[in-house]
Parts: sequence; structure tokens; C-alpha cells
Amino acid sequence: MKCKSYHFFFRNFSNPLKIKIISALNSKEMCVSELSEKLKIEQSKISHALASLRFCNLVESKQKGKNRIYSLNKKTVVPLLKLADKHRQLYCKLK
Amino acid sequence: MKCKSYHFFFRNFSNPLKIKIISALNSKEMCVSELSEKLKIEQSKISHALASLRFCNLVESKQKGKNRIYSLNKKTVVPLLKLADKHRQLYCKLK
DNA sequence: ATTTCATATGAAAAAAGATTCATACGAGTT
DNA sequence: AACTCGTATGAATCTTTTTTCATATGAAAT
Repeated sequence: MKCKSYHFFFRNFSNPLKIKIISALNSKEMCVSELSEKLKIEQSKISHALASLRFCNLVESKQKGKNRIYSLNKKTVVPLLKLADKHRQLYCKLK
Repeated sequence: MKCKSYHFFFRNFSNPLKIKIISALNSKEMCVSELSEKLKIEQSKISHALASLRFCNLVESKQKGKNRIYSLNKKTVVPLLKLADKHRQLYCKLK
């Protein structure tokens, strides 16, 4: 039941917190506490969101000491967001 | 407040019904009752879903007699779904 | 102008998803 | 082995999104 449908995949992009995390990880890989601190969002919220992103392989993680470092799957995410931006720009000029 | 963020945009792809509609309209433009019949889904559900798709300019509509014919904004949608497919294929092999 | 058919819309109910909070787990330290 | 720190997880609650259903609107036909 892995990425069974578009549903799970796109859910990650239709949520403000997940988008914030994605965008933070786009600048550099980070561990959970860094994300939590940088976004000023409580840790378990971050962890729950990351679980969903991980589930669809939109992020990867590696252990480093006590920390778990998350990095973005840019290969998918960057062009995807670019498409959305382009759409907005073409069809949603009015803010 | 039009397409203010990724949120509204991607919400259209993280919903099974909207995806079904998108996929139906990808084969050919259709009016509401055709969609309703083809997908075996009640009319007002279709209309509500279409309203959300329209809001983000993912579909267009034109009046034809009593019917309103909807067509897909393929320019955005097709490459977007293609990206998602490619992702699944690369990272979600196991079903 | 009334009727009919197709679609849209609003509001209440239901379902899905997110947040919270308490706690568990796991890696490293002492 | 006990402790600490960082992260994950589960369950209850809260919020958002969908569905349902009744009704409104709008275009064409009579």
C-alpha cells in the first residue's frame, strides 16, 4: 500500500506545514530539532509531518549521533513546485 | 485570494474524486451530467468538485445549450501528473 | 410566463486530516 | 545500567474538507 495513488502523494503538498518543511529542507538538510526551531513549530508536529513525507519518499533521513537528519528529494519536489508556480503565474495573476 | 498558496492548488490532486474527474476530462471534455453518469457519482458532488477545480483554473467551462461543458487545463495538469507518475515509478516500486 | 432539464449553491452532517500531549524508543554518555 | 537528549508514536481532540440533501438559478422549449 505504498503511494497507492496520487492521493497520498499530493496530500503532502496541500498542507501548509508540510510545504514549510519542504521549503526549509530545500535550502539545506536539517534534523528535526533544527526544523522545529527554525519554523517555530512544536517537535511532534514536525515529526508527524515528516512521517507523511517519508512515507512517499519525498524526504530521506540518516542518523547522525542522536539526531536524525532529513533531506529533500529534490529530483521530484523542485520541478513539481516549479510547475505549480508557473501555473499560478499564468492563470492566477490576480494574486 | 486566488490560488493564494500551494495549498489550494494541490488540494485538487489529493482527492480521489477530483482525480477521477481530472482523468475523465483528460480523455475528452464533458458536461456535468456526462461526468456524473460516467463516474457513477451524484451530480452535486461533481459540481462541488468542479467548483474547486475551476477556482484554481485547472478546468475551464463553456455553456452549450442547457449544458455546461468542462475541459481540462492540460498544459498544467498533464506534466504534473507525469511527474507524480515518474516519482512513483522511481521511488515506490513496491506497489 | 410557465415548465423542464441541467447545473450550482448553501448548510448540516459525516469523514478525513491535523494537532496535542503524554509517553515510548533509541543513540550516545556517565 | 541508568540518564539524557532527540525523535517517534498513539490516542483523544480539534479542524478542515467532503458529502448529502434540499433548493435556487439559468437556459431553452412550450
